Amino acid sequence: MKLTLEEICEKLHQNDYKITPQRQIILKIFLENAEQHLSAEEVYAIVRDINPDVGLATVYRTLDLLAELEILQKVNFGDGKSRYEFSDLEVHHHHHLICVKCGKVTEFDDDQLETLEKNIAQKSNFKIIDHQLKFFGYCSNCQT
Amino acid sequence: MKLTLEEICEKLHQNDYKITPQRQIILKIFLENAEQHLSAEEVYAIVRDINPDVGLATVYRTLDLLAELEILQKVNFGDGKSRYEFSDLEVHHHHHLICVKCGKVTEFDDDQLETLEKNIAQKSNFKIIDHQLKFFGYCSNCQT
DNA sequence: TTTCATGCAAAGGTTTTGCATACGC
DNA sequence: GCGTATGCAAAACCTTTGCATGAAA
Repeated sequence: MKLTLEEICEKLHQNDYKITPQRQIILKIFLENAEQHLSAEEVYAIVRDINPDVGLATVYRTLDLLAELEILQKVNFGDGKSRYEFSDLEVHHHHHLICVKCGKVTEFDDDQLETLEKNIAQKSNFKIIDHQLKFFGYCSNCQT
Repeated sequence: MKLTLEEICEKLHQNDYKITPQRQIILKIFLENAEQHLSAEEVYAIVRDINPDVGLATVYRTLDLLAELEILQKVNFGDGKSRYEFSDLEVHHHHHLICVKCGKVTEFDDDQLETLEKNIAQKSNFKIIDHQLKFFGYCSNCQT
């Protein structure tokens, strides 16, 4: 299920954060690019097309805030910058295929990790709250 | 199975890289700290205890080289710096439990991902060469 | 009106690079 | 001796922070 802009604003409200135009712009960007993994700089570029007065620091602060509230999820694909994606709570079991040649990132869903997760929690006395699974390899275009 | 210093030097040799004292020092550090996930800065600190004349850039270049040759593996735990660990080829199925409170990283082994990996390769036409699995949660000390 | 958010510029931290020198082979 | 590796310092990045101003509630 996808959260709407209204529901997210509600969540901000509940946590005593203000609904500023800047925050709304950034939220809309993620709502409209749900399948992407945007970096701060990329978000900044899109933001500036909408309102050139927004500062980069605000983008960083907003991304931090949204990740804190678990609206976005911070991910790292090893390209030196953090990336953010919509944290679709129901599709928690969504992972990444990263092409080591062209860098393309595609996604796949799977819930097979459930049992593994329970196993580990039991064996190691670790209380697991999240997981990340990444596969590295060659995408269909780069296999030649 | 663990690679020995000799076997690694052999691999360097095969790829026309020179065996320098700096490279040997760094290799020894990883051989003697196989269970750790050292950052460049941490490696640098240990290197300087052995030979204070080694430069930080050399550490970075050597880590890059060793990762390129798949002797080390570059990993990222979200603390802003890259970390490196010995890439134990036979224990490819070794993953990380990261405590979100104290930051402690522990490891576990598992090969259940095999079948999942095959599944994905088939479904998505992706040729998988590696994977990374991370679990985030609370370690036994931080569960109170 | 009060408090939090923003913009700007500066600083911080990690990693990379240019270049002259030194060293492995 | 040839060509790569190194050390140093500077630069290149990405990200965070201080502070005065501006705007949300």
